[in-house]
Amino acid sequence: MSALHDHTHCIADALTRADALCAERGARLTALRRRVLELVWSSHRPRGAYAILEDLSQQDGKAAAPLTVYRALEFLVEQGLVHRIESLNAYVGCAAPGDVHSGQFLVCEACGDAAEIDDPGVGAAIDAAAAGRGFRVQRPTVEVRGLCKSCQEKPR
Amino acid sequence: MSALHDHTHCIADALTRADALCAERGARLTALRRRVLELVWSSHRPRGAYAILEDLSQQDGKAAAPLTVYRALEFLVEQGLVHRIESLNAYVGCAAPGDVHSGQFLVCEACGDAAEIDDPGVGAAIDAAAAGRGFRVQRPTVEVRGLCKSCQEKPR
DNA sequence: GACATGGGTGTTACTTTATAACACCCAGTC
DNA sequence: GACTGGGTGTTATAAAGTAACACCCATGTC
Repeated sequence: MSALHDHTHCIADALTRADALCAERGARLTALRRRVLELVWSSHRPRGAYAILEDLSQQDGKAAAPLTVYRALEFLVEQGLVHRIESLNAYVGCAAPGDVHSGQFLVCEACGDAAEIDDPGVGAAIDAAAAGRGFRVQRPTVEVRGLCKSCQEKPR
Repeated sequence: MSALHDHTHCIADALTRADALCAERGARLTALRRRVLELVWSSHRPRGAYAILEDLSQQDGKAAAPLTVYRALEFLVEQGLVHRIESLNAYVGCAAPGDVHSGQFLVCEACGDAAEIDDPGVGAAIDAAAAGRGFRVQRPTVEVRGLCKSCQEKPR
């Protein structure tokens, strides 16, 4: 994800889509959950639960407990609004909530951005590899570490 | 991994290959590191660092500190003798040390076994997807949750 | 309007996973 | 024998995640 983009638009867009999706499903996107979603979306970098907790405490003035954040994150993950990046113990906003997710990420070691992709080739290759071994896929996780385009181009 | 196989052979084989590889590379597979490797290989299920720590304490009688185990694991991972399963915060013996690793795992939700695969199709698909986005791959992580063949066949 | 219900939140305490800082030991080398 | 560097031990601490239980509040029902 380029550093040069109107990120306020990303946030607003994510919240709007979340509102619509939850309304459609009858899921309760409460004030707290919405706020946590907003904080997750504060960048395209995966954020840890405790970082979000700190934001909540500092920006909103209320000292929340870890569980508060974890419960909100659990809801958001269930609704497909947020993904958990296993290799970072962190959470990032979903780029395409509502669509089918396979959860593939390109995580840049330099800038920390996690770009979500949904590459049909990767999904198909995993399905084929699993099928060949009689394995029934439930939840594939693909997290590729490396360097994003803009970080490669930057002089270090 | 079928529950029915001669696992003592797996362990012995893993240790033999580790000895050979480390000798070849001039890496020091000390008694402690070798013991930790053996404990990682005690099954095909990924084991947490603290589980290994407990084994060390209970089976060997010496109360080791967490760092002792983490340092040994770090070495073993660097040498490619052990893989870390990110989504489980756990470690599992590498099925093919010495060969190129892409780190792909089929993790069974029922029995907990993590079968390492090195599917060229999956690797190629990831490379292609990354290349198409200008992303330079350093370390791909693929961890597929699901049900292994033998657990599907078992009546639950 | 009173009441029951259930999901969401708050609070406290705790567990699990991982690392930092520093001292010591031992093998190999000059 | 002294030097050197990697490996290990020790203590303390940080980071990530969960359990148990009480309370609150919106909703539906009578």
